[in-house]
Amino acid sequence: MSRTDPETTGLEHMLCFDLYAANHAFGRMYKPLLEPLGLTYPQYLVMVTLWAAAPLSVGDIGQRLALESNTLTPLLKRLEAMGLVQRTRDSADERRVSVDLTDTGRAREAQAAHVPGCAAEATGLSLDELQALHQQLRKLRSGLKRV
Amino acid sequence: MSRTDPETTGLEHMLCFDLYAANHAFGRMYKPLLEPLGLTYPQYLVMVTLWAAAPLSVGDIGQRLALESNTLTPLLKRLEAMGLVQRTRDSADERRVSVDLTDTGRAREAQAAHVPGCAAEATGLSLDELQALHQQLRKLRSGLKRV
DNA sequence: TGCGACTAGATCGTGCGCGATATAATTCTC
DNA sequence: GAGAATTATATCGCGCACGATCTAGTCGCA
Repeated sequence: MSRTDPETTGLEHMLCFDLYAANHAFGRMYKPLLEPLGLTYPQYLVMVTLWAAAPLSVGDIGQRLALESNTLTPLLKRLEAMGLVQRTRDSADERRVSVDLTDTGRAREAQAAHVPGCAAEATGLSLDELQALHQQLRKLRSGLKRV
Repeated sequence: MSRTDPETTGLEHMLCFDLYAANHAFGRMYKPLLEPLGLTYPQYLVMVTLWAAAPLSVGDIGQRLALESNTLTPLLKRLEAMGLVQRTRDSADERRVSVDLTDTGRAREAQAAHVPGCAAEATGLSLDELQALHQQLRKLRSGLKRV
């Protein structure tokens, strides 16, 4: 397929602008919700991951969020300094670092319970629209994986 | 509308993960395309903006990309150091800085002509799907503006 | 004319993202 | 079972993002 016609390239520009801006707008929208919890947006995503399935290795978390150790290591150390998680070398495989929630970290989940609802509300989209967008983005991401 | 039911909050989690991951995946996909041009993804977005409507003030660019001077000033200085743009104080209003393309900067547009098509191709989505996603994201962003 | 409010950019500090590289533990292979 | 290849995490450097703050230029209004 030829993708060099003006229509496509224009649309592609729009799309990359939109995705870029939408992601940042999402982050900004979350900020006031997360501030009381003392978490940044990426830190929150890591905590959500851990609330769902702790303990996880650094690599496990990275795989779920498409992040690498060079991003996660400092972030996890900050979470550890806050007393929310604990990092311990896996005794079975000393290369691995197991990340688990502390009691304080687990307790944060209840304090964050209202966040997803508020965020969904703030998008101004209906359930159907959220679902559609979810599908589109999953498809986009799975397409991009090929590259 | 109550947005505290598990279904919505779960979906909202998925959405914020997807948007986060899709944006990064987009950036990673662009990287090899932009490397020959010597541009990062945000730098490319600024150049696209300028190719469309140079000269623009720092604020104009910021408005189009939802970025502020604290992000743009260093980025534009790097583009200037590369010889792609020129920053000059607006003589009519000395508070403003007018950013214009140099001949080198203008010439980069032709060298980047293949990028949008390649990117659209890499998404693996059809034209209709790209269009739908574009609409969804625009709606999301306009909804988020209320916050 | 002069003072206060406002605006456009710049600067600073912190926290991601990520390519490149380093280190240490494990596994593979002969 | 010793050395090579692989794997998991850490470190380093650079470039965004963005809140907070600063400076300088402009405007409003008596």
